[in-house]
Amino acid sequence: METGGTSSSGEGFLSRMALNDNKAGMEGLDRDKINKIIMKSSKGSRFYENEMKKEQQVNQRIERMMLQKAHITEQQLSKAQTQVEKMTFDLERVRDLSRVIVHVDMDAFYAAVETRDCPDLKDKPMAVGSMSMLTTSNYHARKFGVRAAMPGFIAKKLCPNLVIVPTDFDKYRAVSTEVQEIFADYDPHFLPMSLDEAYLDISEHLEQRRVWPEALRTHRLRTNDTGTATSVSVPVEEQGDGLQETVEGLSPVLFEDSPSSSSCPFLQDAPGGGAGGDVMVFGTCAEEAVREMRFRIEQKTSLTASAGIAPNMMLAKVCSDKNKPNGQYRLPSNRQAVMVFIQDLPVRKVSGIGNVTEKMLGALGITSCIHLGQEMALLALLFSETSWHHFLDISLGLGSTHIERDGERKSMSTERTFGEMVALEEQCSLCRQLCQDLAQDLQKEALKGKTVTLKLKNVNFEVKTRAWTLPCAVATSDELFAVAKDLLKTEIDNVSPQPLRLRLMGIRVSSFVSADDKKPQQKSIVGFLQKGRADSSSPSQISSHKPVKEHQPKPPGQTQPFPCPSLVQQSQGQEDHPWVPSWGGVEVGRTGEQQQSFFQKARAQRLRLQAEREDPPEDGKWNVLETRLGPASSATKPKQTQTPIQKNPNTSAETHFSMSALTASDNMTHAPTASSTEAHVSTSLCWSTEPGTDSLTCPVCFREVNTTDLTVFNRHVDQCLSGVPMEHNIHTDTELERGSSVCEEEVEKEREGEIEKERAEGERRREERLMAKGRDPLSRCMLDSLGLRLDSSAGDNKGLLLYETSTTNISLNAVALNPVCLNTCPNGGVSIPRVTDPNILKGSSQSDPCVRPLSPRGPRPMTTPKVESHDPREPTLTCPVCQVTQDTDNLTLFNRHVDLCLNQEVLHELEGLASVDCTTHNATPAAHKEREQPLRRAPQKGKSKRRGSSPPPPSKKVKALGPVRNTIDKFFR
DNA sequence: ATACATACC
DNA sequence: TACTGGTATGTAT
Repeated sequence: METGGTSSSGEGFLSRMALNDNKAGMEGLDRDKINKIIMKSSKGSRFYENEMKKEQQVNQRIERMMLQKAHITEQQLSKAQTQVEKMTFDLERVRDLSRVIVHVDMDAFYAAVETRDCPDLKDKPMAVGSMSMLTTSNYHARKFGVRAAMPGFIAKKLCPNLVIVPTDFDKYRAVSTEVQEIFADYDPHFLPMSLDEAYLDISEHLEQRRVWPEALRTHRLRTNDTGTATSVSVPVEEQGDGLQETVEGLSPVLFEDSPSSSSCPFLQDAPGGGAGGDVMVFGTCAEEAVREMRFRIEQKTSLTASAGIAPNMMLAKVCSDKNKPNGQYRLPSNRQAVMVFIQDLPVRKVSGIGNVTEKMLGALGITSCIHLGQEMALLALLFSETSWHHFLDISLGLGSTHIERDGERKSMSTERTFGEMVALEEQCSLCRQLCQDLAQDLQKEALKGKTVTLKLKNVNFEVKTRAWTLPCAVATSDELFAVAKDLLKTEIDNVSPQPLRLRLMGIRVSSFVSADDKKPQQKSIVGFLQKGRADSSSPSQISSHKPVKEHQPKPPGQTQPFPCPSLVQQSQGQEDHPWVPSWGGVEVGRTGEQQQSFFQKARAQRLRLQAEREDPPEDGKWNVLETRLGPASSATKPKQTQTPIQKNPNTSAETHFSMSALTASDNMTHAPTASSTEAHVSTSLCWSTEPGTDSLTCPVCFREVNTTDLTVFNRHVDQCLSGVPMEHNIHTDTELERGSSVCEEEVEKEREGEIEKERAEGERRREERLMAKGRDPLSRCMLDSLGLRLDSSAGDNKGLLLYETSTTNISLNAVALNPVCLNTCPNGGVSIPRVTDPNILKGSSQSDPCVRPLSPRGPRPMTTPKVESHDPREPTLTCPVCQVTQDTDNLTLFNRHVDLCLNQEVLHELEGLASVDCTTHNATPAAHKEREQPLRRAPQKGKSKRRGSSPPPPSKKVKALGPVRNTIDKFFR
């Protein structure tokens, strides 16, 4: 397919806007006249102005380059020259001329299809597209300068009689399929580049073809209505690999008259005789094979194709353009022929060298490939390694010699252009719509990605992209929207009170989880241990984290309500009020699943598995958790709803606990990846989404520490590690599950009042503990049962290290009971961040009136469903695992019981773990934007990831606890 | 990692 | 009136 682009036409014109006449069908046009019209149509427009701006940027870039060039010394140059020569030598040594690569390109494909189906168009200038944009033009239209990527209204000015036909991709796809069926006969592994072009490696085909009987090379002509042959071909015999290029024997004029007008002088006496009559017999050489292929394409589709035959893809591509349309060109497979071919080849003809590169090279006096070779040392000094290596390849006529089918796709996106859009509601609902569309596309390919990118183009054609990477992959509309809306909101806030004046919006998903990541062994037990995981199809409360440093309240007046009409049908129907879009807020509405504790779910799962025992998972692999410990995870929360303590300007460390991060009803956190191994609890922590709080979830006790200050948090962890019970500063997830009927403020007050007392008590106990015994942070029993070992020998600075000690097919990540604070170590293990400054053992604690005495020993999620019906302070202890009330108030005894129970539970579940959705535990970008200065986001430095947090809606807790669907099956499938 | 630019069809 | 949409990759920070 022809593409847009322009060749620099110099003087006064924007080179990027001027006519590009270096494509087929554009020769000998009145360029000046055409350019005048183009300019006249464009000048003064926003588009033009933006093009102007871009052009200037390119010019500046060139200036910088020239400046750089001026400072290059002879010495540098000769050194570079040496390097170039060495590299050239190496490349030359491995030059592969053995393959026969073909690039086939349908001629003016869309236009040709339309013309075929509507013969009236045959002699008219026509183009496919709209007044806004053309995708192709036929050769009549090209004479007027009308070409692909030109807006229709300008094309109309160039050619008032131009017929514009709307695109019909379904039709083109169908034709494309027909053509590709033919390709497959010559190379079953052909590589389609688009609907209308493909690369083939016909080396094998030629091998076989050499011994083919004539019958296999004989093709019958389809006849048209008048009974005459519809096409011709000129069979020629194999030619040696001489220097002489071989040229298509037919005039391109044929193309204009295709498909019906020509007759074939060789019809009756094709070489070898054939079957006589309307048949064509083709030879055995590469050109004959390609000619045959093109012949068959034309017979089958009435469309013509052009082709290039060369020893590599780069050359084949150039060759296919050489005798277009309806022609082919073969570049012999010998080095000299290649080098001769390359010499005069304009660099712009090479795929990969576009407008800008052409211009930059042009500034260096490089216009054709021979110059490229001559100036390689200079290029090596002025361009990046990848760039000049590419240039070197080109200058040597090198290219890829094996056709590889596309690997896995790397991104998927959807975008839409529209008339100026200003209304927030419109923007919001469009965003949602795009997410829905994209989610649908993702679903078709069963893809999930971790990075969501929002693309915006304003009415001045300025493009902006904003991306957010989540700890684990997402795919559903709501998941995408949760991120996209926050990204969008940030942009809106950034220009507030002005509205965004958009002309385009797009959403992209990338960072797809690899096939491996989808495999059970990569699944994390963490997800399984999550008390509640949101239904992936339900809106996710996403929160994000960010460096504490940036943890400042957002300047007032920056947030504004963002009405978002839910124009699109809510598949989940979880939004109570379609007009309350939760910008920067959280989507709530949890499923019953989410309200369940891990134990409840585990139980349900086990029961389910027992019921399905006759239908066990196939390969016996763990079939468990989708949840994976992603990078930089965590959840944050918004600034708007800070607790009184958080408002303390002197510390960002305050907080309260909640299990929300673990309960997944809101979000969940994930272990940081190796990138965050350095620290303690880096920013990859879990921010509670609890309204009014920022909290982190302790990996040891699983409780949320109501702080955002890592030092404080680390101290808490340290305390836990050393066995000091942290009874303060906590409220269990039970509270969340139950729904706190206590007013947040009251809770806060009560907590504040107890802080000092608690702190003193905590310190005292900590000291006791430290004296009394070493660390026993995690349940060794449990780790053992998982085939893992706890290594505390890593040294004080490194904290604890977990590593695999058996062949258990669980990734180490899976062991992190609470992924939040675990760092992935280079060896694949995870370490528990350790506090380095134990001095800060105070102030971070707040008591929670709802808290129940907890085990001093650690890694037990103290989630006890039954507690819901209890007074929180009710001393009777119910095992969260077996749900049996323990007849003791002795925590040590109780914890021992739970430990045993838990280990059994885990072992049980590991036999039939099901996947768990982690998507709702991701952090959204919302918040950090909330907190940051509205205008610009500070670039992230170092390992500290900026992460934001989403302000949860005030009613979040309540909503989260509302009636919900039970979607266990979904999670555990 | 993010943002933006370039390139291709 | 009106200047695309989808994917990959390079460059710069």
